[in-house]
Amino acid sequence: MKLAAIDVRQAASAADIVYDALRKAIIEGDLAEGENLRQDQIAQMFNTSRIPVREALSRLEQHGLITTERYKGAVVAGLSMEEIDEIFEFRALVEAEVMRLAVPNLDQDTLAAARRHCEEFGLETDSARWGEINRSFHYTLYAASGRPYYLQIVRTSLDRIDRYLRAQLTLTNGVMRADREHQAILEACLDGDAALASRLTRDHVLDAGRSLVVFLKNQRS
Amino acid sequence: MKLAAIDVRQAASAADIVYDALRKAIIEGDLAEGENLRQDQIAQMFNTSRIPVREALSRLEQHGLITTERYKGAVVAGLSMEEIDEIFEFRALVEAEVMRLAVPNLDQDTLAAARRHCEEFGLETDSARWGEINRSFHYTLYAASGRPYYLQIVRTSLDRIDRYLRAQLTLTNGVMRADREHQAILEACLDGDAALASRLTRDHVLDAGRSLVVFLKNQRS
DNA sequence: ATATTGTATATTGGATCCATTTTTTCTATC
DNA sequence: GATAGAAAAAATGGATCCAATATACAATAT
Repeated sequence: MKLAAIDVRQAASAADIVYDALRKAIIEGDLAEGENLRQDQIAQMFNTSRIPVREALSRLEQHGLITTERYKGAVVAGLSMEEIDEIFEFRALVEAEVMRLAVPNLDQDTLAAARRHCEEFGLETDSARWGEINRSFHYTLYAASGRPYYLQIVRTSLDRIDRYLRAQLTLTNGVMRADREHQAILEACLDGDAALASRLTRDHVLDAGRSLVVFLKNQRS
Repeated sequence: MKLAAIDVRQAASAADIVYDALRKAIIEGDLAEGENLRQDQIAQMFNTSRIPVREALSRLEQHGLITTERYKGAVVAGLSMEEIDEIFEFRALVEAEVMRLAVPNLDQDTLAAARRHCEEFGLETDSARWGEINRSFHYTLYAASGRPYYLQIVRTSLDRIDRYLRAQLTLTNGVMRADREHQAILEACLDGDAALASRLTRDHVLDAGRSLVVFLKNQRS
């Protein structure tokens, strides 16, 4: 007898599904800052009970994406200017280091993939996809560092500020600048210049942070 | 009318209590790596139902302290040598930066508190308290950096490896060395030398990591 | 005797129900 | 008409109950 091996992988739990969906919605800005998240309402949306919803909300709170208060419920977390500043500064530190560690390990396939993401980013006109392509470009390079823990931290840090970044990229012409910076980083990687790639990554993140703070100050005032 | 301001703080939820207790037990090594955590059993220990226990376990999993599998339950997570190495390398990066940022903001009170923790560390003989005092010493200095997000990350990173460190400090004579390094860091802080304090912090963490890896290799072989 | 199959038990994920507290609405009074 | 207070509605945290699955063990066939 011969059967094709089918991967009967564990179906994701309801809590996982709800968590992923809410995380995505918050990151992409579909759920606005300060918006109320009702357990009942979310449970109905996913055709489930409030138990897995509560677990999902608890995880989101751990990652700082929402805040909850007893008997009051959950709201999408907002960030102060200081917090945004701090997160960008932190990302610059960690991502520059990850980039530096990655360069010696970059192979042709990885570089080719990064180049594709880079070109795709420049051509993309759908603002909703910029964020995703941006992540793909950087993560493709970062993955070569062989530092999964660093990457996990970078992911949660980026999660916190991604929706602000997307709003800014959409409403300003930051994409052009980001595209140029991406190309410069890619060039440094192709040259195997770890120090330069690291420095450019640092500047790239810090630039984005500065632009965002300016943007938000105008917007919020 | 004059009333004493009473802090009517929200009573911690059952899930918070269970989470804190389990986190502490894992960090301090009271729950051994690989140990099974049964929801029923934990719920009985805390005189509650399995619902808050599940929420606590979910949070612990998010922080990497346990792993769970459907229908199988939760076990205290173990770390490979590579993971331990990576976490120490990461801590060295972040804590060195936090230390550097903290030095210009250190005032007399903070320095005095740090000195007390430092002396306490050297005098303490109860191995179970070393970990706690060690954290207090470093956090007292780090707090002056005014970087709460960095500190939160440092905390979760330290959580992951703290029980290994405690085991090593207890079974070897690492305390003496750590004590000397603490004193050197404190000296640099008193001199206001941010670069030196940062470098010493980095070396302190990396040294601890190296000692721990050697210790674990001997122990596990 | 050993390998395989069926069954009982243990354990988890989720649904439903209850208690507590907040928020809103309605009413009575000024 | 405005305001204070009471009642109702809404929302959360937790307890209990149910369904699905894994593990352990007994029964059976070869």
